[in-house]
Amino acid sequence: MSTKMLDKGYEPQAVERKWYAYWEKEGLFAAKDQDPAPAYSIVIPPPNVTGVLHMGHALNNTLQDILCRYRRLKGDNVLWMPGTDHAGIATQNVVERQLAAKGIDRHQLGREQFIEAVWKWRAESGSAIINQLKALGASCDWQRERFTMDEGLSKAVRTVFVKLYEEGLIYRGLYITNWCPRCRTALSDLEVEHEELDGHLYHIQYPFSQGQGGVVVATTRPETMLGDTAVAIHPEDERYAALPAQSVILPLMNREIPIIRDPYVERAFGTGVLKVTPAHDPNDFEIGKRHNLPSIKVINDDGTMSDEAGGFKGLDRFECRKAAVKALEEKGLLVKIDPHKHGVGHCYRCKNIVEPNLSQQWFVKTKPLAEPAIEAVQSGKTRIIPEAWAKTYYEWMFNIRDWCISRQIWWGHQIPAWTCGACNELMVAMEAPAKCAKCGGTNLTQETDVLDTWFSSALWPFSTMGWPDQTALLKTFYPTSVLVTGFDILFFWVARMMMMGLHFMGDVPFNDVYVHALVRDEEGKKMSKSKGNVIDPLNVIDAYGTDAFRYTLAAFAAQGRDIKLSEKRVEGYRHFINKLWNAARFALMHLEQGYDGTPIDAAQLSLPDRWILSRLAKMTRQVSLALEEYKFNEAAGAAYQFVWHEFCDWYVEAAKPALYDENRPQARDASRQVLWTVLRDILLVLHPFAPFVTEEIWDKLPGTQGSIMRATFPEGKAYLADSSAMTQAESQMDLVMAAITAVRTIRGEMNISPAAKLQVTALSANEETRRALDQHKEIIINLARLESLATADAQAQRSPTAATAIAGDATLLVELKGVIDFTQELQRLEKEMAKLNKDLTAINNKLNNDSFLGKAPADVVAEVREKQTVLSEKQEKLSVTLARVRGFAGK
RNA sequence: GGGCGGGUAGCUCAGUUGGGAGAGCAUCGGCCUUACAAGCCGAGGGUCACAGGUUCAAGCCCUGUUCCGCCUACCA
Repeated sequence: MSTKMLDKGYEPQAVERKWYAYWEKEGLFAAKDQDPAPAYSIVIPPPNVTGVLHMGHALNNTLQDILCRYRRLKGDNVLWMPGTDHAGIATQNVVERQLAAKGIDRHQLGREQFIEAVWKWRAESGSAIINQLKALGASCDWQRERFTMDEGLSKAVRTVFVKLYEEGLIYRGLYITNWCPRCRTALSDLEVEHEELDGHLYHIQYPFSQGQGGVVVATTRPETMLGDTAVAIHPEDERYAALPAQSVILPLMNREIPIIRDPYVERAFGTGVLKVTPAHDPNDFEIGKRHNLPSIKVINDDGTMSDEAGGFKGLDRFECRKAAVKALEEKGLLVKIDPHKHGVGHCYRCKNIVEPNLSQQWFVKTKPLAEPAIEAVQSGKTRIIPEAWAKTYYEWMFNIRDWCISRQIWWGHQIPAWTCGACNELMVAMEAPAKCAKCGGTNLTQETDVLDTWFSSALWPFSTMGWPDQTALLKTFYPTSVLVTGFDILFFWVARMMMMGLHFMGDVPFNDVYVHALVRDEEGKKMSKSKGNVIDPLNVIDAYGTDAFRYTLAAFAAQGRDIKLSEKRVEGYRHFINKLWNAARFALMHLEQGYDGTPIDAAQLSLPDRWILSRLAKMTRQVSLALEEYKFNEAAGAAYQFVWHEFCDWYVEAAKPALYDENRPQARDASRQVLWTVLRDILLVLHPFAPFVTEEIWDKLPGTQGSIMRATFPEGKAYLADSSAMTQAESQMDLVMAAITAVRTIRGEMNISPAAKLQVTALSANEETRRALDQHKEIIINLARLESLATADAQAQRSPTAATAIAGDATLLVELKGVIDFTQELQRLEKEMAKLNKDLTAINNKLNNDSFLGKAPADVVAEVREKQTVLSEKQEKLSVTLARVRGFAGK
């Protein structure tokens, strides 16, 4: 592969398009149905087919992509199963709105044509989000893309429904459910969002049917009184022990309704008298059942008042509230109105206020399914990470309630149940029965309701792999390795997948569940369209490049904390990507003449060579370890630190002389080898985070073949002979770097021009230190910009005009003849001495403490003693210097 | 009402067998040093929310207080 110079700055757009197309064309995302390599699988949380990519998706899919790309580099057979969700209510709403714009109501079209319209819409714009995932770099196996309404998945849905019905785990009945009058469908408990609102508590007088007076009830929803069929009082409420009548006259309706006694009533609330509306309140419904009360439905499914609402018929429910209050006031029956805060349920799709409503619905009996799902997490068969979320999972699972799965909409899986027109027999089956199983009648009508979208999503981990057929894919990839998801759908989706997976596959759907944070705006608020604080990931990608964006997300994806995102942060990581680019640009300048990746010749390695190889091995291990624990921020941080602050800031600078030196070809070649090796490993380590720029550089790097996606993640093995060589390289380089930094600090603090070449003498009693400094003096001279570096015994004569710094166990004398300002130098040294004294005092206090010496573990004590030795030596050196400088400064 | 999470530098946040308070950004000072000014070199900045406790030793463990966020719930 030929080498080309890189452009001066990294330009992401063209690079990203080019490589994504290449990867897809080469089939680099494809999983193998069967393979000897270890299997690794993730099913994507299917985005709504109506959706557009938001920050939540971006984070979620970036993390999955990091894992998948990492596992591929590790040699696994990786399946990342993509697809979308038909999002029943949301999609129906979208298409309904489109029709409404043309003045068409879906009922005019009829069910079949409406569904056709939805499919048409899906074909035209439903795949937008898939392309956006591609822009993010997602390496899904697109050939296997699934949709919850596909034939195969629909078959899985029917199979599950029929089986659960036959097992008695699905039932139908008349119940109070959460009803959205706008969407005109029932919702499950989870689909209701509670919001605390300022409402009113209306106190209304219900006159006794006989005698004087009446009881006062308190309600937040006066319009429901039209459907009252009783008032209830606690059986032991002494205030109402003796009443003149056993019934009251319901105001506005003039209906006689009984006074009943039920312990559900809270005596302390309101007046202690509860109006009972079995058709419009879940608790009242239960009370009604206990007391055989009739249910009168006064609110229609569209939110208007029904025929049963007397004079209020046809009014909207909220207009009715006002009208009823007014009517009560006129009759003198409105006692008072108190302000009252209470939680009000809203539809999670359209945000309208939900109305508890009586209707015929289908339910899943969840308790028997939940038990194994709880056990699987308790036993560790499925790990929830971070662990704190397991609590939330248990909390919900222990208190789980039956799941209302029927929806009164058209777009979705129509419930496979048929009713006989002749004998009313209910039949549940995979396909429409030809005739009634009971009476043989042929006039069968299918249930018009469809299933909750989450019912089909609950099957996602196995339905996407071909279930109910026993496919090779299932065999290879189920259970999946990990599910990556946000906690907002822990109940909606994760818990239900657990239940269904265990029930139908006999095994958990995933070994790990990694629960990541929510992305918020920079003030920590949830991003929402209504607040106008959304940052569009596609705009960010346009402005900063995909790699920078992904790196930002990974770097901030700390477990258990939300991500506050601002473009400023992304900008920072764009700088990092650009830094990498320029480092590669530098490296390629030195490697361009057909460098072939000759193995490293250990004998020729310089100190920086050995040091960076040692650091590289450690960093690589650190990244692997962090990724395997889903600590994305640690992985991203370790790589960032290494690339920028070790490789670029120190290694490249230290290696320059050798790289440019024509006269020492062996040393030059050794550094080239190291440069090549480190850069190659950096690209591999960074590839999961920043796939595009790494592929682009990889392509230009001599000695690589094919896509970086086919390469192997570095093992983190040492390139050096043994660990003692690594330790030695690191400690020597630490000394060298400390010396350089010390001189630079003096330069900065004494305002010495960077151009001025300085003479430095290093004093040390330690022969090894002197030898190390001598041996590597060129690095120090070069990076600290010295004229010369001499070493001497600690007793040597000291220049009176030198500034002093401590590096390791050496004292550096920086000659500042004619430049030095002793007052300034004195201030600098005193400041350092103060710092030192503070540290040393703390340590001495410890060592003077008998209980510390007696009770602390030996290694901790030894460590502190060691530190004391180092610090007091330093203090000694500094005080010698200080005394001299005081003399010169005349103080 | 119940539960969970958080409060660490100006900002955003890391920080687990309890033993040296850290990063990025921002700020200040100095640099066009032949990969990079989207850069380089250096510096300043902290009562780890508050109060107690356990411990030789607490940002970390325990108790209480307070503030913020989220989830959840059938007091109408």
